[in-house]
Amino acid sequence: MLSAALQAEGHRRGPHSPLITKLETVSRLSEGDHEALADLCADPREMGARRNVIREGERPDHVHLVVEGWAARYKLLPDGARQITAFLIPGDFCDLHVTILGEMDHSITTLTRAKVAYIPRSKMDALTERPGLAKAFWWATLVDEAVLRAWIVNVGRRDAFEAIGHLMCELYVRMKNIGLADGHSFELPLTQEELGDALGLTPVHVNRVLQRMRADELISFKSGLLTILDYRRLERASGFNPNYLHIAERPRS
Amino acid sequence: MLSAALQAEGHRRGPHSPLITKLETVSRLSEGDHEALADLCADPREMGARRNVIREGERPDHVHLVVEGWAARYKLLPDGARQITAFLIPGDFCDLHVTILGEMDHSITTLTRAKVAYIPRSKMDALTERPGLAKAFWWATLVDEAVLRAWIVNVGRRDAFEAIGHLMCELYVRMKNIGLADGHSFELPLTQEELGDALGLTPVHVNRVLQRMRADELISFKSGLLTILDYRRLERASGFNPNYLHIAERPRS
DNA sequence: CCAGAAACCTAATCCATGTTAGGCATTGTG
DNA sequence: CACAATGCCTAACATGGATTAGGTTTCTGG
Repeated sequence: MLSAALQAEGHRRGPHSPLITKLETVSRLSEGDHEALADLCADPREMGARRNVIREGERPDHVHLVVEGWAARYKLLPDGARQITAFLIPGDFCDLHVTILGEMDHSITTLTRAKVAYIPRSKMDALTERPGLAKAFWWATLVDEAVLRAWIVNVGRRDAFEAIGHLMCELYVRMKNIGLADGHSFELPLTQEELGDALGLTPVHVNRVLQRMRADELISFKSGLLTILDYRRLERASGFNPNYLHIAERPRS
Repeated sequence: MLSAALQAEGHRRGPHSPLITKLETVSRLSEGDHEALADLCADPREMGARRNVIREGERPDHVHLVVEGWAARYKLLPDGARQITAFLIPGDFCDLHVTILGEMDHSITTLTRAKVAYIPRSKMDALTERPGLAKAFWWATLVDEAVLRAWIVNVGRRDAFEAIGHLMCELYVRMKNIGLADGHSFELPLTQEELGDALGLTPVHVNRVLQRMRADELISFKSGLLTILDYRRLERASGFNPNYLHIAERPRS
């Protein structure tokens, strides 16, 4: 039997990196665009788990791109509480165009061991000269924004069960889209505390809800591997509608 | 004594429309840029309060811009609950570059009587040809994103008192920035229900918190006019840091 | 200027989630 | 191989905010 990683490889839409696969959901890119993007991911920096990629208040002169592994955006409150505002998976830019804003207003940390590309501003500017990529970057930014809005709904108006289910559905669709889901399983390297920090819950309560989801036979979640046992039911139970991810093709279930 | 509106006029940074005033916080714009922007706001559509500007699922071929009055982005849940994800004040685009995404994944409604400009896509494309405006639009989009992140923190990790205080501070700074605050007063035409829908609270609880804020002599809030009686204290009590709005000059207090 | 609607305010009760305080299992490491 | 660290799990109890159900005040349109 093939390893999970190799199986996932076999399910990819194309032979490309997550970044290219993702950006091609907008519109077909040219050969030159492909080369330019592949070049970006060429020499990433390897980082350990839970390392700062960049911190609030810094003024980076380069852009970060997650090539492999998971990272998270977060803000710290005066009392030390943490709110995660985004999970970054391969192909996600950490801070596209921060240079326009100047100073980071939040921090980014790796969650797992990861490969992160450091892209100088000049290179980004060159990429943006290409109309296909300029449009693709706009698309990626607008989708990030849409994800933030869905996140607000999750935290503001859904109860813990729905919110966790909704987040799982979203991450499943995103992972599937870049070829990193195998059937209804994918690597979800999040602790219960990290899930809580994302959804404004305590780890204790996250645990309660996960137990219930297991008892309901909705999911199996063990040592970083999530399997959604009944995707339709989870989708319904959490009010998930993937339209905000703006991926044309919905994943089959 | 001058009317509130006229006084506010006197406090403006420049003689310009909110949109121009706002975009000039990034970088100085050219004469031509000014004219192009002024042209945008020239012939807005007048709308009543609580009218849909655009609804989830629609595929607009033009962009909307709030010229006067307030609007809000929101999503409805299956059970009818509403989550507001943004307040739009004069100078805010409702859906910059939706045309890239195709379909709206949320709805927008006016909150007050309002003037909304309808800008055809072709006109937007022409504007984006101007490097100064292209950069300004990127800036506006990135700030919108930063506001969404702050909103998540508000809903996820702050209690009701802090969250309401934080929102008031943010709206104050934004209104001040476009010349629509008079001292520490500004028009905040939101019902307690709308505040609740923004922060994931019930109107009952919003009311309790407002009463407490009044008792603490932090604010006065009556018939749509909010006065922050002690800005520093409100800022501290709610953990507000305006850095995420990326406005160079902090408002004096 | 009147009537109905909308918004505001309040009180009593309830519950989803937080808090505290552990014990247990797994994993990485010298 | 052991032991420290981390993450997982559970239980008892506490609470912020929801729910329900009004009454009151303030708009608004005719």
